[in-house]
Amino acid sequence: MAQKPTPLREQTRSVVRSLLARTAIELFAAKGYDNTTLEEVAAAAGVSRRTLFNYFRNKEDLALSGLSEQGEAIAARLAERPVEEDAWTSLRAAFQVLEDIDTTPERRLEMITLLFGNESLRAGHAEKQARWQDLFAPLIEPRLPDSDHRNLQARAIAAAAITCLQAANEEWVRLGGQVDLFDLYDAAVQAIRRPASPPEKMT
Amino acid sequence: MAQKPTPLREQTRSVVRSLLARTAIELFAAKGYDNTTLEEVAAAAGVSRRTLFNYFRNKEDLALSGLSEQGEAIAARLAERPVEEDAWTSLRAAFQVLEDIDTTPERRLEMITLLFGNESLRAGHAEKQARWQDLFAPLIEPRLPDSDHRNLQARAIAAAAITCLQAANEEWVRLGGQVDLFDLYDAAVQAIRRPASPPEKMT
DNA sequence: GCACGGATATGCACGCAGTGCAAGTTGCTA
DNA sequence: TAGCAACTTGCACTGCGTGCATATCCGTGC
Repeated sequence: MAQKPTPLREQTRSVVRSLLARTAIELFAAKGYDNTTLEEVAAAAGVSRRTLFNYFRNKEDLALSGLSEQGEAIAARLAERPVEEDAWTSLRAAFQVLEDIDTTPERRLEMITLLFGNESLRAGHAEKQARWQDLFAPLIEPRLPDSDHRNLQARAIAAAAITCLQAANEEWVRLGGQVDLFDLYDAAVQAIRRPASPPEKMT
Repeated sequence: MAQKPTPLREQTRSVVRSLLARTAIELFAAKGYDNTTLEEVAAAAGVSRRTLFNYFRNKEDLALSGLSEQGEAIAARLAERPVEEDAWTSLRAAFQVLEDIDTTPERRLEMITLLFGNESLRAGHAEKQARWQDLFAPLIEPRLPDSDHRNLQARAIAAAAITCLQAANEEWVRLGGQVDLFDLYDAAVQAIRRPASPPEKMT
């Protein structure tokens, strides 16, 4: 059909893709990221090493592919919020899509543990989340009052919110996942938005 | 000799180190990060490839070593600020150490261009700057009023400030370096700290 | 049913990053 | 002058990532 060039192939592809990612993550979690070769991942998934590169750009992507999808999901939710709504409110609401997406808490914990255990993974993670602001900023900008550098402002707000999410996440892990993530998120947001402690301004 | 284990050797080492970094960065800027092999860098600096690894952990470090030093310099300045001072004020003041450190604006621009041109460098950059919060947070925490999650709050503030610096930096590059960086920084901070906006405000 | 085009899987060879090891080399110290 | 300790370098090896060539599979048009 003209409308659906190859719906079946595409479907297969995405199934295989997530299968590969899952096998990889399990192996990484079990043996450690650095101690796991792509050869092993390929073998465990029943494909050739070369084929992995047909689905993922590199080893890192194999571990972090989920992040891009999360970003898109959040952006989609953000786009649904009314424009009159305050940016921070919209962002918080959008972030909550994570609770729908993320599988079990244990899998989430496994993923984060994996992430924090390796420097280049942490870096890739930081970058991918930082790039979320490219998705969010255009959706936030219309919510801001006219002024100079409105674009910069939108990006700053997006970035700051993401940063709060990250901080909350780190703390959440540190506490072993026993607390509600969004309680921590709220605490973080409040901390940065609370007016300066009483005294004066500077020059 | 007890007091100064080997002051001369140490001195030499740091000189060589910065020489290597400089040669590398120039080559990276000229030919592109990915198109430059460590072999070439080593040759240009007159050492062996193996020796590079005596000074830097990996190729990325060769390009980003400056960032760690910046972080430490900022932290040092931050530690000097009075504890009664508002955290945001202290942070802004500490950031200004960058103006003393950073060499010429053109070199700064070269560096940033290099940075934005390569994904893994961007990632490394993001991670290294994100880790600044580990340095800053302990210095910020004493400035906060007692409450729950004070540690989280300190990290959130540090991270948010860093984020504003990054956003300002990106905008600064986008504008070709024609504006004062800290004007942009202030705009970013103001944007995230401004109380939620009722949709329409006065001008 | 059959041949074709496009997408996919796989193998092979190669370049390059990064590491361990072992053998020189240099400069400081006793 | 002997010797130690840090530094340099070469060599070999693992593993990631890529280009290329081949084989296979699927859907389409004849």
